[in-house]
Amino acid sequence: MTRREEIVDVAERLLERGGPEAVTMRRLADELGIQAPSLYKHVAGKPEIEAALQQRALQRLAAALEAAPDLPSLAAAYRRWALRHPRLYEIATRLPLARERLAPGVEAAAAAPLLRVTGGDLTAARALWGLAHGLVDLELAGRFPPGADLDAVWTHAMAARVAAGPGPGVTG
Amino acid sequence: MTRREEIVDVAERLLERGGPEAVTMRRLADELGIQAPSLYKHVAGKPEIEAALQQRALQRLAAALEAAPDLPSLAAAYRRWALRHPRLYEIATRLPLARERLAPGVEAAAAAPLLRVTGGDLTAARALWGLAHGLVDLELAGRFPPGADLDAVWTHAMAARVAAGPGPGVTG
DNA sequence: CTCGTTTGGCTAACGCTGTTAGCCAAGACG
DNA sequence: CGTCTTGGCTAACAGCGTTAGCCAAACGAG
Repeated sequence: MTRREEIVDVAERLLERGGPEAVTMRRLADELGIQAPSLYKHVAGKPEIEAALQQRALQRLAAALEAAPDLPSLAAAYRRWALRHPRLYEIATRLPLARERLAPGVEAAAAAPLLRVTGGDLTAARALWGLAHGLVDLELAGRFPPGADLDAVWTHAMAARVAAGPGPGVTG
Repeated sequence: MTRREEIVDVAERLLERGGPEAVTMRRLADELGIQAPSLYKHVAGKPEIEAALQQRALQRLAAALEAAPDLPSLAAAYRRWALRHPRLYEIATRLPLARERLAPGVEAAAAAPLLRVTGGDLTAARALWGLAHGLVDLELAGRFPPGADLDAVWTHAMAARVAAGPGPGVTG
């Protein structure tokens, strides 16, 4: 394991434990038993670490969605993963996507499960993504009133999507 | 106009011009011709300023949605406002809602237009909100590939919602 | 074996952040 | 007239990301 990977590992631990503001260069260095400036021998700066975390989060999310056979179970898997890894989910979706730092194929791999349940319809997949992301994002931000029945909301929302079926762009 | 209102006004200007990281206590003070510590004579701290901005953003958003007669025009108004005021939208939805600092009625006023177009169905209104917010949030974060036809996505998504109709919770 | 280069640490420092403590002048008021 | 409140001020602190510059150990070539 390279020192760089080690750094990203520690960053992920710090992120999951203490949220984004717990990931500081000095704390990172502390955990590794070195001084903060030494991190720059392995990493260009904090944005690079964040991009690495973002890529890792996308891969984890994609893996969690891979096995879902249909739309309802995909929706459930999406929500479950996000609620279990709220910080990773946040960094995966809130940060502007650093496409130039992303390993090729990562974005596509994350999109694949969504595309699969919409039968390859890009437009429908994006709408579905927006729906799932919006519900999760609002829930994580504590925006729904306490006591709101979010299970019912998800059921309702996904029923609507099933009723709509694939959009006009489907070919296969 | 109290000094406090003046501070929030300046904060809003700074936010819209330079994004969240442009809103610093020292810049705020500079714009007002005073020193940063003097701000604390009028305001408890930065979180209070952010909460005030959040409240203001919610009120603006609510006002922008008020006139929409039906679901499609509501969706269009929602997206239009968010794209025109991305920083305000961000602070309105990304920050955990500081309910204890919020003037009573603000949250309800923001929710009202959504509830109206779902015929009072809370579950449907929340699903609709999740959908609209998710699409806007992903678009603002630059998460859709460049060139994605987002108009089509919105049309598709809203058609699905119309097809679903009001959920089981509607009474009047 | 030895010399030069690269690797990966270090300390000191800069400019920025939010925030606190403490001082002081002007205005309000009994 | 004296006292209290209001709203400024300066100095300072801890923490942030980051840069510059130094240095010892490891490595590779002749």
